[in-house]
Amino acid sequence: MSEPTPEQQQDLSQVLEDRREKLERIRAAGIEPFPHEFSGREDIAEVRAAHQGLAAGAETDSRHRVAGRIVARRGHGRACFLDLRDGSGQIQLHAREDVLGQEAYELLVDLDLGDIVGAEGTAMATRRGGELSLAIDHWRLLAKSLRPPPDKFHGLEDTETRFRRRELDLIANEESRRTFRLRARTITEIRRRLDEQGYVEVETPVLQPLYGGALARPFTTHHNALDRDFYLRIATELYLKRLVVGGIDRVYELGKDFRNEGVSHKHNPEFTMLEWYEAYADYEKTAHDLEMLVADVAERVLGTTKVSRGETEIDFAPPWRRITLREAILERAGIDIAEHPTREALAQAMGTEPDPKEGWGKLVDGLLSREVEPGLIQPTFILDYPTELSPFAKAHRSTEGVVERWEAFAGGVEIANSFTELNDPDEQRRRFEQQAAEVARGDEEAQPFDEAFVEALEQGMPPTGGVGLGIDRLVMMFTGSQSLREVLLFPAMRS
RNA sequence: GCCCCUGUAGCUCAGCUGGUUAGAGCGGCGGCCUUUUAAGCCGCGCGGCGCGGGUUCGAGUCCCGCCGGGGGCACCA
Repeated sequence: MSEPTPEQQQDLSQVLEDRREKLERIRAAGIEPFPHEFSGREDIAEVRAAHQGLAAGAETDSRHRVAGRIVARRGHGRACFLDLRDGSGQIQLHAREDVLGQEAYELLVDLDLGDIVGAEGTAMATRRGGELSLAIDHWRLLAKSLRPPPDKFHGLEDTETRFRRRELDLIANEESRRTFRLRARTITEIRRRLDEQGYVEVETPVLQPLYGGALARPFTTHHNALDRDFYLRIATELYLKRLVVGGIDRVYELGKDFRNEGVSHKHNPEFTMLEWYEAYADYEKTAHDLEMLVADVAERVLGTTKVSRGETEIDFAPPWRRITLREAILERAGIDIAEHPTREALAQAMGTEPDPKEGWGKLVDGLLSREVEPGLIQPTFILDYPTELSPFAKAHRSTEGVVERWEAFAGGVEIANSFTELNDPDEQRRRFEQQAAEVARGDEEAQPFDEAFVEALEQGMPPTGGVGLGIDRLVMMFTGSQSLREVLLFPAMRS
């Protein structure tokens, strides 16, 4: 959307003029349109719960005090109905001139959709529809709305407005309100579960002198007083493992990571990641823990482990399918990567020219993301990745050339990543050197050498299993959303 | 960065192969209506079609450029 011209500003103000005029009328009547508080109110959901099943036509003398936004109005001359909504729910108000008095009634009728009011009255159920309502005898303006709300029936559908002005989306669309409540409950349940299992929640630096823990390009920023560049973290991994070295045997962090890469239906430059580490565990234990965690949280939040997303239904009930990366690629692409152990051989098998920037591991990664990943609808663990793609994972205990690592997929999207953590400091040092070779090849996502991390490993880290779980993507699955933007309140947009 | 689609009143949309002062519903404004619920009835467009050029007697309607949005490619969790 381009900047409005002065003419458009003029037109816009015409639309808003009525509301401004009403504001002035209200002030002229000696009423403060933006008072400071409205105490003693109940959540609308509580009022509804208190009168569930009230018979049509019934009137009670049960008094309630509520507040919220007026979302609809139906006038009947000397009486009217208002739909009032707060954060917990919606209720109908019934207002009568003979009860409120002419002055208060006319001010009420003069309100606009979107205005925020407080009201008090008795519970009743309407004759015809039996709808629970409050027959109000007092009301008060709590905040004047100076801009018109979205269409009360069609809601707000324009994606640009929905994402840029999420408050309007939340006002207009129950679906969005549900999505973000579900997101919050998902995070709450995850945290509760980890806390109950004795995990310690920590906060490690977002601003890092050196980035690491994932293969991704970072955002760079500058600290003025120190006159040096910092990176926004791309992962919490290395700091969390240092805490395992420090003796926090079960540790987790839930927070934002930042990756300086493209935006898509499954990528946002900042996203919420959960990482947890458990000392003395390996990647088989973490796989079991993840499927139990996701299934348990789904059960608590959704009441089921089954979610429908588009045409498909995804069932998170454990155990999830487990297949090695080699078998998965063989199954989907008909190429046995073990038989093509060099980048030249593999590129030939794939029928492509090897990009000089891509090593063997990158080619394997390409096969995985293009040929395998889109087909992984039901929850699946892909096991045992090439070493060069996994600089922080321990070599497989029995298979040559791969590490003990899995990625979990659902709905054709990667939702989690885990390994038996590499705790041999000398091997870690060699892996960093291998990454340096990738950098020399032109790979901008390879790991920089982190001396402090290697020194921590030299201190001695127990055998450890670690997991990274993409919260946004998990919520995307739980809500059946096709795009990450549906589960991010304010997704990244251009400009 | 590339390709395709798209941008009309506050909101949701319609505008046929270019042709009289651009339409509908919701919302708004005025009037009627004391249990309605997408309340109803009567009256009033409150926008000049994302922006800038161009073609044409004449352009939301065609062409070019720019901006925003969506999808795909590439990249990635």
